[in-house]
Parts: sequence; C-alpha cells; structure tokens
Amino acid sequence: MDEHPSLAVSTVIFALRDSELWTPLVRRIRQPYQDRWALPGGWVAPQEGLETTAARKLLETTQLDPTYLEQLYCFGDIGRSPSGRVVSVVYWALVRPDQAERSSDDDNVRWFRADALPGLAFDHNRIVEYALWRLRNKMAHSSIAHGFLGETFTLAELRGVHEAVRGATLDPANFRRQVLAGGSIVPTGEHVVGASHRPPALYRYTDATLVDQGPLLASALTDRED
Amino acid sequence: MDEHPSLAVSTVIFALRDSELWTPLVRRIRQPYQDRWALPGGWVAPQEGLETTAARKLLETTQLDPTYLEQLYCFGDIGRSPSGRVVSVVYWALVRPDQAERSSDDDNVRWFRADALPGLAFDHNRIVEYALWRLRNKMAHSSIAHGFLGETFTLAELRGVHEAVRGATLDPANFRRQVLAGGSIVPTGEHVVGASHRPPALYRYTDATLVDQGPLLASALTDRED
DNA sequence: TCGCTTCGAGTCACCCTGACCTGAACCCGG
DNA sequence: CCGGGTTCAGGTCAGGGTGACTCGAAGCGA
Repeated sequence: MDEHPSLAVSTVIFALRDSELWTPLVRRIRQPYQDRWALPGGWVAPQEGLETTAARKLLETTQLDPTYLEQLYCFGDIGRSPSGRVVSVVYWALVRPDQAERSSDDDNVRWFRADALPGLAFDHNRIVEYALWRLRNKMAHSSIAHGFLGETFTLAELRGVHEAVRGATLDPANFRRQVLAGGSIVPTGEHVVGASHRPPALYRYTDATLVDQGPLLASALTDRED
Repeated sequence: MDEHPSLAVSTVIFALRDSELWTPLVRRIRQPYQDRWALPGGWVAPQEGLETTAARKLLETTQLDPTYLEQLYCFGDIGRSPSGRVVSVVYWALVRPDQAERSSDDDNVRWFRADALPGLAFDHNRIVEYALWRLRNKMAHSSIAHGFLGETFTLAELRGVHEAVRGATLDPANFRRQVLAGGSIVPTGEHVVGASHRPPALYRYTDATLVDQGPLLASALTDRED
C-alpha cells in the first residue's frame, strides 16, 4: 500500500443574523497561513467517522452544535496546501440564531458576512462560495430553511429566511399559499402574543427529519437535489 | 500530525444498452472480498488529482473514457473495509454506447443491469444505489442526458434516454415541446436517412460544456441539483 | 396503391404562478 | 374610547406551463 495524502475535515457554517447570512471563521495559529482566517476543522482520527469528526471539531472550536449537517464536497487538488498534499472532506452546517449566540466572538473566532469574507487560508474562499451556491440551490426546492429556525415559527420568519438566502423580497400572500400547499408545514394552533399588530399564527414542520442525511436516507426521501 | 486513513477513489459507470441502464464492475483479485465484483478504482497517488485518478483508473481497468465525470460522495464510515480504515472518494460517470463497446466483457470485467446487481464488495451496493438516485435526480432538471448520446441525435433517442433512466414512458409530443422550449437543443437541419417510416430530424446540444464540473464551474451554471 | 408506423404540430382543460386587492386583528397615540 | 397604522390572512384574476389528446405529413413495405 502506497503512502496516502493527509485527510482533513472542514465545515462551512451558516447562520441568520439581521436578515443576512453570517459564517464563523477561526484564526489559524500555525503555519501555513498563520493568523489568517479559515474554516473550522481538523485531521480525521483513525477511529472516527467523517461527519462525527466534523461535528466534534465544530463543537471544540466554535461551541456550535448545528441543527443541519451535510457533506458538501471533497476537495483534493494538488497544491491546495503549501505544506503537502491534503485532501479535505468539507461539510456545511446550519445553526439557529439562539445556537449562534453560544459561539464566543473572541480573538480566535469571528463572524463574517458570508458574502463579504476576507482573504482566507488555502482555497477556503472558493469552498465558501460553493457552499453558498449549494445553500441557495437547496433552499429552492427543499425545506432546509428549518435549519435556521426554532421548533415553531411564524410564516413571516420563514419568509425572512428565504428572502435572506435568495437575496430578494417575496410576496407574503403568495409565499403563504405555496408553503402551505407544500404540506411540509402545519399550524400549531397557537399564536404569538404580546407583539404589536395582528398576532401571527405559529407553525411547525411535519417531517422532523433533519440533521445528517447522506446517501443512507437520500434515496428514501423525495428531495431533489441536489 | 496523526496517522491518516487510506484514501481510495472509485467510480460508478452508467451506460445505456437496450433501453436499460448497465454498469461495468471489476473482479477483485485480492483480499478482502477476493473474487467478488466491485467498483473500479484504486489508491490515490501522492501527486495526482482525485478526478484525474478516477479517470486514469477507469481507463486502465475498463478501457472506458467517459463523456461525463463528476464527484458523487465521499464515503468514510469506519468499518467499510475489514482490512482497515479506508476513505473512498467516489465519482460517477456516463458513457455513450459506442464507447461502451470498447470495454472488453471478459473474466475480470463484466456488465450488469444497474437495478439488478449481485452482492458487491464493501459497501458498493449502497454506493451504486445512491449514484442511481443522483442520476435520476439530475436528469430531471439538467441536460446530462447528453452524456449518453452522440454528437447528434433524434428526439426519440433523447426521449429514450429519459424513459430508461426514469423507468416510465413519456408522451412524445409533450416531450418535444418541453425540450425545445428549454433551448438547450437545436436542430442541425439534417434528417436520418434510410430508416423506415418518416425520417426524424437530427438535433445537437447548444452548450457543449460537459465532462467535469465540480465547484469551480458549478456556481457559474444555472443548474440546480443538487 | 394501400396500410402501417413514426414524426411534427396543434388544441384544450387544468393547475400553478405572480400581481393585486380586501378585510381582520391588534397596538398605540390622542 | 376611538381612529390611524401595520401586519396577518384570505381571495381574485390574468398569464404561462403541463398533461392528455387529436390530426395531418412523410416515409417504408406489401
């Protein structure tokens, strides 16, 4: 058996804040790219699954426990790292606003707007761009928006997620009609109390299935794709 | 730096024969799973890109040079291989019927119907199943059908590809209307000669872009998947 | 020439979509 | 207490795409 490339795992994290997409990055404390911002990640342990590694590294470095975690792509071009051949299995994750609060925004972890990142280490700028494209793609015909929301939510909140990701405003009435016709959402019967104006109804997702898909469940779902 | 898992590359190949999907498999000549059928592949060389490795191994073991090659998924569960931790970057490919002819169907390489495979080595059954799901998915809103066809083709041939992959018949008239409205196809002006019945017109794809995508081009395309 | 088969084009009802409108419910200020 | 402002909820309406279907055109073979 030949000598094998180094195998790493990284994760692109998205969270919604002020109707915009934000992503946390960690400061590199070693060469190469010392002091540059990079995706959280690390080496794959011999007796640990890839997704498990991604989740563990995420928790260790950013204190985040995402509600959605899926493999994005495996990057293995030669020359990705100046220190030798590295193959990175990259995951992407969604976290809710309340979960994002836990992540300390200190000197080693900082949140950036996903569409205005600084120059990152390695090929991480390209990776985040691809993750953004995949997020927008999947949002179009799937129900990943769930990953950004809590257990219950109003239609305005759900619409806000779609608007933030798509970068465009949506007609509230038409959005309501479509999402209700889809059937993946159901009203809880309760309403928001205390806020101004007419109190909106609360909704809940029917298919609680989120977090980790992979090829196991993929064929069983009626999702599309991408 | 810790000890790293072994890194392999495998490829699921699809070809159209007699209106059905077929896939070539290779016989394993070593342990583990000796003499069992498996996906073609091999170890990643230190100075070779992942996709390049997939294409090279494909050519070496099956004499196939696919018109379409894309990364499918990275499988890295512990326990995939009884001989130790192996992480496999799996690609999937499409070949045209004339290309598939070159692949020798001998004792070490054999073609199987994609929906009726024997018990394969490792977790390769699951991998092929996922590749099939992805193919059907991508066929729905993309123009990958090109990978199965030659430079020019009739609408009946194109429809045959969709019918074979989707496993259902399509209305010829409606299929024509939709695919022509899509604009990804254009008539060459020529017609088939010599065959029975009314001679059908020949068409050609407008966007010649096929073979290898990856995150580089993905964000530039208006594709969805995936 | 007639019959058969496939190709190419057209029709029609239906559903989904986007744009728009109206009333309901609530808070707040006067 | 009352009316303005704002958001929620539901409905209308025209336009475009889809599926099911029909019909003539074009070629081959008996």
